[in-house]
Amino acid sequence: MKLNEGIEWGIHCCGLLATLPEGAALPTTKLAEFFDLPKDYLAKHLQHLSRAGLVNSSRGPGGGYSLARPADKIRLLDIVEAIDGKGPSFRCAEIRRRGPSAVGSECYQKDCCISRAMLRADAAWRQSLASVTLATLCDESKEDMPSEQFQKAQAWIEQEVG
Amino acid sequence: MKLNEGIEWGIHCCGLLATLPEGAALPTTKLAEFFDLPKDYLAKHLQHLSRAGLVNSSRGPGGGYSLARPADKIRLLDIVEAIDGKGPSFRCAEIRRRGPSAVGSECYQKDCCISRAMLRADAAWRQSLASVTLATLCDESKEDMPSEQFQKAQAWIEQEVG
DNA sequence: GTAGGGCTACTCGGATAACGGGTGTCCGAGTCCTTGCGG
DNA sequence: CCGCAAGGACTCGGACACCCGTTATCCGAGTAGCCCTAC
Repeated sequence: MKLNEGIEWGIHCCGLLATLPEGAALPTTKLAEFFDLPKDYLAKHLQHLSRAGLVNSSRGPGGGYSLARPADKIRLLDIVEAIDGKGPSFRCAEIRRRGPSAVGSECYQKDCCISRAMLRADAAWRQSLASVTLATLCDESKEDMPSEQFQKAQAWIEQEVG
Repeated sequence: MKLNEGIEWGIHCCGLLATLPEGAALPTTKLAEFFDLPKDYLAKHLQHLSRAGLVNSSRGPGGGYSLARPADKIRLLDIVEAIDGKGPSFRCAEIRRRGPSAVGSECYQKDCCISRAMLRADAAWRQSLASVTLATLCDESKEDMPSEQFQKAQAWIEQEVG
């Protein structure tokens, strides 16, 4: 049960894209530079976000990534699922159907209760992630962030986009 | 975000141990046989349960594993954490402190808001798992299980333990 | 001077290697029971 | 007949290989803007 680190990268990148002026885009190179991340590997994750429809991509000079919809319409869950996949964390192998006490599979009406419990937990996790939007995150971030960093970031964006 | 399959094995094994008569134990060999699992690899997970103090182990002939405390005092979370480790699923790499907009680390008072959101989700997951006890699980299991299987399982236990 | 075409630079996207942790297996450590021997 | 000790069988526990998925990297596909040329 370990989330891959690309998730953190993806969320941060979305957060940065959310602060961009309307119509502007940021290429992988710049995003990687801003967070000091390996460009090529970051590209892979951005690709996932693009395929999931969370960001738009445009090629060629001046191209890059931009949010596909307003930040308050993007849930944290969307980003996590885009990068990590939508499959549930627990996959029941139905081992109760094996071994000496097993009976014909037509006898098993319901999912095994263990599976159900694990899936409930999984749902709670997703529910929690779904309740947070990218917009919320950005607002919180502004409050938490040292003001000096906020200014530096703003200046950087200004320079890159403007 | 994928749980290793040993978790399912561990839970099922605990469930089986819970149905044993007081004082009885079941060795790895028998547990593996009951669920048709690779004995040696299962042993590894049982070892984790043992180290976590969820089950008692006794060596020698007639030895094996038994629950260390009543089934209603064992939470699903305990089993999951014993096998999967206690570390949170999300580990913040603090990438906000890197790149051109970073400022001195003494400026960062609070955890980054992304980390907090992920950790909240993680807590919700654990909360859900903590609300289920092994005893609850066993009761549910009895209801769900085909009656024929229940009888077969009882007979098997009778034979092995008795 | 202007319009059109080609070219270059820049960007994304998928295909391809390298590493690490989960997966699977083995052998040694420890314990209990059995059995044989001596009193 | 009873008690003790040695041996064997059984079990757990940790140490050792293997393999798939995450991590990391590369190169081709596509696009926009620019420049050069021709009219």
